[in-house]
Amino acid sequence: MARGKVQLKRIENPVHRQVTFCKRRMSLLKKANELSVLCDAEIGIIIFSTHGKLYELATKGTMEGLIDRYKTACGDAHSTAGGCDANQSQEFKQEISMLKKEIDLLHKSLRCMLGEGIAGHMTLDELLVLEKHLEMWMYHIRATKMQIMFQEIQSLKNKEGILKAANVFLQEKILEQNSLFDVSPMLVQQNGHFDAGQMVAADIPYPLTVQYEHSNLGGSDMGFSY
Amino acid sequence: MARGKVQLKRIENPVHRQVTFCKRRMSLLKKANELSVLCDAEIGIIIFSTHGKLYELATKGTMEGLIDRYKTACGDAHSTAGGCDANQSQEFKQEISMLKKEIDLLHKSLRCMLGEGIAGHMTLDELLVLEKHLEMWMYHIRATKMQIMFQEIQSLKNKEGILKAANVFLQEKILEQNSLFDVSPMLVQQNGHFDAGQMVAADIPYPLTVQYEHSNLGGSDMGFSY
DNA sequence: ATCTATTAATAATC
DNA sequence: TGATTATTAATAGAT
Repeated sequence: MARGKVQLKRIENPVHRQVTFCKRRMSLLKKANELSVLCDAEIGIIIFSTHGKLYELATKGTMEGLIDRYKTACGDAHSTAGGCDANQSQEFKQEISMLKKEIDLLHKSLRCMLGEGIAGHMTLDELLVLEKHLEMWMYHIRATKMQIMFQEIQSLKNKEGILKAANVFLQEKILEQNSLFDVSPMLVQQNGHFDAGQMVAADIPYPLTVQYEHSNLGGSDMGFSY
Repeated sequence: MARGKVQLKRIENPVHRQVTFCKRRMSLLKKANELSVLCDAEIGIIIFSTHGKLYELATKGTMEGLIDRYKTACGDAHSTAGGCDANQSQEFKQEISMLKKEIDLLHKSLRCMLGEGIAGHMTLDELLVLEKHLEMWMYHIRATKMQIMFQEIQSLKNKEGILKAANVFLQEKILEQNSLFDVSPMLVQQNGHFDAGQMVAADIPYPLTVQYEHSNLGGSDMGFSY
């Protein structure tokens, strides 16, 4: 880097080597720290000198923690702070066993779903668990369904109120016109509702078209099979 | 370093941060390698990016070995006293992680199978269809469960019949022997059942051990929650 | 350690 | 991504 390019090979002169080691080591740690800060990275550096002296750096926490994280991330064996006691070991095995059973159940469930005879090769235990799962799932689905329907009902009630008010207003308007111009009140239909088809433009305080509120309704025919 | 001094603080612009991370990371590893070669040092670097991606470098051997050496140098006691060592512990954790991932995947698959998406983002129509599917599935499961249980009941009844017949036969045999040899009939217990423990070999037309028929029973405690 | 002539790294830019 | 370039940072060798 300076006063001549340096060859990438071991420096044989022990003094030079020691000096360079000291300088470059500090630079390396500095660089690592910069990288960690600038780029929000967690960095750990372990350096053993020729003579076995240890230098280390760990940004964001301890070297212990970093090594643990490394172990986890690389999925490699060997743990840091020792293993676990017999109790934990047993718990681990139990959990693994449970998880495997669940996976087996799910595999079977999927196979069932995919057409292979339903429940054909499942044990009674598995069937019971699966049934429980389905019940919970069904519960959630029904709850969601009910929520959507209540929303829809509320929305429809609102619309109904608006339309009724509009009708009342329009009927009054027509009666008023009839009395003013002595026109027979034939626009009002027998069912008592206003027929907009024959309406002339007027200053109506209610919107004739009701905006549909956003809902989860997917064009359903609202089969209330709950 | 170039085009302006850089502030030693986290780069907020994600693009800049990523670019800088990439460049500086490579430089750092290069520097570490140079230091290792020039000064004959053993160096290990572990880098976790913001997003958790792992980058590593280990000169002179593996990261494993380096970490071991580090542990030793640190004077960290390897606590392997428990039921499993660190190695096993890590493997357990890894396996559990894998299994959980698989379960998650299977759950997602199942959800897709039964109607695309979680109930939260489904329309009422979709929910109704899904509910129907679940009901049918549940029906099949319950039917299968019942079938299995009826089989089991039938099997138990058969065994009961066989055992009762055997008992009757054996009692007769004993009475017969008693009358022949004038032995008091003490072998027949008060509850009226035969005690095989005191039986001598004889030509019995019924098997004393009943072969369990093949069934779908999975060691269940037969909780009849139908 | 400190200094300085050089080389290496790299931020900004395309 | 991958180059280019103007700057700054690192550093080998000398003191």
